[in-house]
Amino acid sequence: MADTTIDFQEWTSHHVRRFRRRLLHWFSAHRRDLPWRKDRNPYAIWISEIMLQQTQVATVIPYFERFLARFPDVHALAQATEEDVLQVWAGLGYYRRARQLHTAAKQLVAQTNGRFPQRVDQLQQLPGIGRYTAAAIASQAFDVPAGILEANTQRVYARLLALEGDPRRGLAQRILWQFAERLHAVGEGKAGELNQGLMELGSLICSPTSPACTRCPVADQCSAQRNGDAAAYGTFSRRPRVTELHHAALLIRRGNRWLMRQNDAHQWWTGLWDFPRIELPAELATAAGRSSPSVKGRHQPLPADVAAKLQELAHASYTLSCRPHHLVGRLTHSVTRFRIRLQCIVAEGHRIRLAHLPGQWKWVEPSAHSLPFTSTARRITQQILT
DNA sequence: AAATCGGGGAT
DNA sequence: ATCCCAGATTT
Repeated sequence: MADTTIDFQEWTSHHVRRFRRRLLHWFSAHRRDLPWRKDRNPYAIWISEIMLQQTQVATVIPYFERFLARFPDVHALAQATEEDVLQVWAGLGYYRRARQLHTAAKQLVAQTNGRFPQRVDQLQQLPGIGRYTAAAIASQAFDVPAGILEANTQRVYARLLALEGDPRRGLAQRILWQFAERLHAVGEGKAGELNQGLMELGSLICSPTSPACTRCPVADQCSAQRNGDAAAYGTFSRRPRVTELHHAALLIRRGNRWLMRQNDAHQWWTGLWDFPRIELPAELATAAGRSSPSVKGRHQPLPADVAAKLQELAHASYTLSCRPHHLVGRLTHSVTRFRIRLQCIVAEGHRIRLAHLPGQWKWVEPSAHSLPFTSTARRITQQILT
């Protein structure tokens, strides 16, 4: 590696040992009873780590339980269809994770009969596994002494070192990865416990805005704490501004089924099913909702000019012939830096032939979602179509 | 280095 | 309302 090595001054072997000893002791008393901590099954640890990418523990738990029940081992996952996998994943977000998980499972079965490699560099070859996830799996499943750096440990290390600035920026990342490895360099084993303890500390004690330094087992080894204000370190610089978008979902019924389409590879929610959506120009967005404020359960007729414009847009986007006529609800949701205001509009379909529409379309019963629905499609079926 | 990719918990 | 979350990958 071309990086210059940083000596971390006070972090001598002795200092690291003391830190590890106290952290491991604290962790043994405070570790949460999380479902992926029942044993050291690399498959379960792998699934949990992928689900936990940019996703909070509380959100992951029910998805993890359902996923393991449905796909108990790597062979079951490899044999599933991608749609099966997405169906269990639906609602969790970042759907590329699910597709890559499925691809990796098939690779593992084909290449090693489903056995997991133990080395970080080997794990990192698998799709969806980067440096953090490879180190997390190797350390937790096999006690490989590999440092980790993620949301919790970025903050914890930055505070231990009193590192100024955004811990995600380039130079800081190099320093923090080196520090992560330094904590494993004393050769005392328990790599998995150490890494989980570090994250648990970041989650339970060393929180973003109000770190509980009085309860911290390693406070006296923390430079930020000694400087008097731990919360001043390890924080992020401002995020990009939120951009507001306006979409319309067209709700088109035939009998007790509704027209839905599958998002393709160059769209949001790739592979998931949703009602056909149209992006609305700003002037139309305000016009569509101008009739009156939203009243729950009340259907509002669309102004004629708005209905005509929506009809045009539906045809331009999908060659879909329909006559939009009522606004039946509004939802707001977000995709990364966008906030989408979604108007749900019932339309009358006109001689719709699925085979003539671009991409994958189906008439779907909303109650029986065996298909992977987007979260908004689920909300629409539950709140608006009932 | 910056942009992309979701959805919800916590404050 | 806003910030943030056991990141990886592409541009």
